[in-house]
Amino acid sequence: MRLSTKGRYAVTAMLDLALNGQDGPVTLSEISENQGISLSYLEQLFAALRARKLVRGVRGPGGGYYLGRPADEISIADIICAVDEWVEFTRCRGKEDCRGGQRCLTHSLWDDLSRQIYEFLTDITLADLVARGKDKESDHCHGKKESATLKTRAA
Amino acid sequence: MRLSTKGRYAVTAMLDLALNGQDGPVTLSEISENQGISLSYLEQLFAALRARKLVRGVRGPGGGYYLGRPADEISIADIICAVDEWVEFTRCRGKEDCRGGQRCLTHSLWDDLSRQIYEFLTDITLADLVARGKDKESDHCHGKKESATLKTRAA
DNA sequence: TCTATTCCCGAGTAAATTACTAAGTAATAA
DNA sequence: TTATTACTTAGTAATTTACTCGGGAATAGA
Repeated sequence: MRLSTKGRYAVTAMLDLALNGQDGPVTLSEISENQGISLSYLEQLFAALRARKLVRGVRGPGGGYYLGRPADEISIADIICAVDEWVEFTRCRGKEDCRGGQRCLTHSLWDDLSRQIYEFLTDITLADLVARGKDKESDHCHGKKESATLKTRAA
Repeated sequence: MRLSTKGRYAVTAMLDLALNGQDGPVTLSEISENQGISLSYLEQLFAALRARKLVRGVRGPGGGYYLGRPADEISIADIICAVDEWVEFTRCRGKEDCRGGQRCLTHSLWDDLSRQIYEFLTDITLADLVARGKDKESDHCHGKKESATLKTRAA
């Protein structure tokens, strides 16, 4: 797993899309202005998102982007993996250099942990975040930032 | 939150330390050889880890590194934050540019998510991973990689 | 058909980060 | 005293980040 500022931009942009894409497509210019991300960089990010079918573009005037599928079917992990390119951490699975040494054990522990993080982020969808946003719409960013925790883990 | 390959190196190295540091300190040379990380890079990483008191160095022959505190008091988040430098994602909390626009709402949603990830990684300690390693010590990396999931979340 | 708007595409790039080499100094066990 | 280890600083090639620039392709509306 990999979680960089690039992934942050992508998640933020997708969140913007989920929030504003209810009636008609959202243009990259709008997202650029809303989120303070350069247009060209957004184009790069959306090229990757489009390749994974996470968004769908509509050309021409009045065009823009839609989510590629319902917000409750797009996980944070989907978004991050689309732009950040899931790096294969260790390639020593069952290789010969694991005998004796701690190396392979450590690596496989890392793999386990990495998978855990991935699964954690798979359980959180854009719809979850949007729902959470609905709650705090009233306090306009100034209220106490306290409420219930995100209900993200499948019980 | 930020999770890069640098953080991966740090976690891997700390894991190595937790596994091998039972009897006497572990040298960076050993970790370097075990994990395939260059010595100088380890020195950089351990400088950061030492600054956060996550490790304690002992100089001279027979020296090396100890964990700075018990393995069950060192979380993955501790390690990653030490080397990766928790970046303050958005600095628009309660600023004026949040009125009207979606911007601040999106940012605060990202903040919530980021905090969730952080808390998730705070719940996983080195001791958890070591315990997991004990389980699979017998199959030497060749057995089926299946068993119980990490017990990471406080019930 | 023309034009404005939008997505789409690729090349180039400054700045930062990554992962490393090199070349030391400081403490300490033998 | 010497070998071993931690510690420190400087430099650097490769990569990534986030961006600019300059186009092209589709399409709604005039």
